Amino acid sequence: MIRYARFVTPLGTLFATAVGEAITGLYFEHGCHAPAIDPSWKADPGFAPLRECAREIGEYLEGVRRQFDLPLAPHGTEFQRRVWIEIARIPFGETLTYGELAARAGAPGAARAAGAATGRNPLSIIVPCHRVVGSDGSLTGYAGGIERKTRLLRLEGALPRQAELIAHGDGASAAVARGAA
Amino acid sequence: MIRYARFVTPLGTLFATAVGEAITGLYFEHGCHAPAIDPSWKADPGFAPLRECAREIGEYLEGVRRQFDLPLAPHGTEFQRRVWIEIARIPFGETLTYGELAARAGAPGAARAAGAATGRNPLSIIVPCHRVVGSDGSLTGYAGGIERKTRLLRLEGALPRQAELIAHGDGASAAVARGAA
DNA sequence: AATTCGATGTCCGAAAACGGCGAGCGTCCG
DNA sequence: CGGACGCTCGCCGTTTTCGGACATCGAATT
Repeated sequence: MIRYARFVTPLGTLFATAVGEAITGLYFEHGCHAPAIDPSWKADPGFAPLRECAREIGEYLEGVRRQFDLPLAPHGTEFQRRVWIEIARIPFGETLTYGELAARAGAPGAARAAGAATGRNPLSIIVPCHRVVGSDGSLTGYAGGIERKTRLLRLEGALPRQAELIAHGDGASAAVARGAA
Repeated sequence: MIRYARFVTPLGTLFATAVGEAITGLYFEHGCHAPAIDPSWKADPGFAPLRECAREIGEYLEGVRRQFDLPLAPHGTEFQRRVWIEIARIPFGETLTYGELAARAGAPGAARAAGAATGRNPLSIIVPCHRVVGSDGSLTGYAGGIERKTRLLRLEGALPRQAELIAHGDGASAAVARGAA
């Protein structure tokens, strides 16, 4: 049986799913690969793991928390899980390229596949896929929209100042990001 | 959680699976579409529904029982379930053609599809798919092997004498069966 | 009388398409 | 000359699509 809870944040509405005691998903509502909330799921905002999840996310967005302590059980292929594990190892405030991520996951050369796997990450924010960027520093994509990726990286102080200012400009952000690196 | 039990019969080894209180499968071991016994299943021969199932099958094979009284929960597509339900309605000792079966299941003309669905019947013997035969009376196929189909029909007195004798001959059985009908 | 053909639902394997990439060139401009 | 762009092409796991094969049968052709 799947339980879920929705909660509103400065970044938009999120919802988390749980199976047993573990969190299986955390999505931006209407996000790119986010599933629709299914009628067979049970809304249970009071369920301890879901409440704890909401609390930690809240603290993170307030800048008070830098890592999470939650029981997780994401569902995916073997390769995807390896990629997600490596993403989870990226420290707060740092970034990694898709190519390097692929190599760490044991598949050097599979940068593109790593990108696809990153996009399917079911645990937004908790598994910090926003810390993965292109080899030239560009923010290629994000399930919740590039703008949210920008804001999360800014929150972590991982964006050079100029990139912040121009991020939503005419596409010059990549160049600026590299220039400032 | 899936429980199962194996039991030996004059027809060979069978195994049954149960989810909750209901029987979900009854297979000839190593049969055609039979799943392999999975390590995650729990052997539980003492579990009441499984024991009851073994008992009724035993009685049936001894010729003492003509129908079953078990809680069933087979898993399949909508079409498959409709087909299985119609199969279950065929009385002891009678047979039905694939074409007529398809019509009864609400899909006239889908004789071939009905055959495929029959082959996927997870509840051997209980859902008496051995009572389904070709339009010319031939015993086309059976998950547990044609020979077992023959023996089940013989047990039910549904086979003409000659067919019995020649059933395993050179392929002339179909003609004989028709001739005797 | 023997053969061909079409209709039908499901499963399975193969093949193609599809991405949150990245490196290599060629071009174009200071 | 040197650097910034833009384009193309190879890379690779996953997803989707597609084509057969089946526990058939009746009608229409040879």
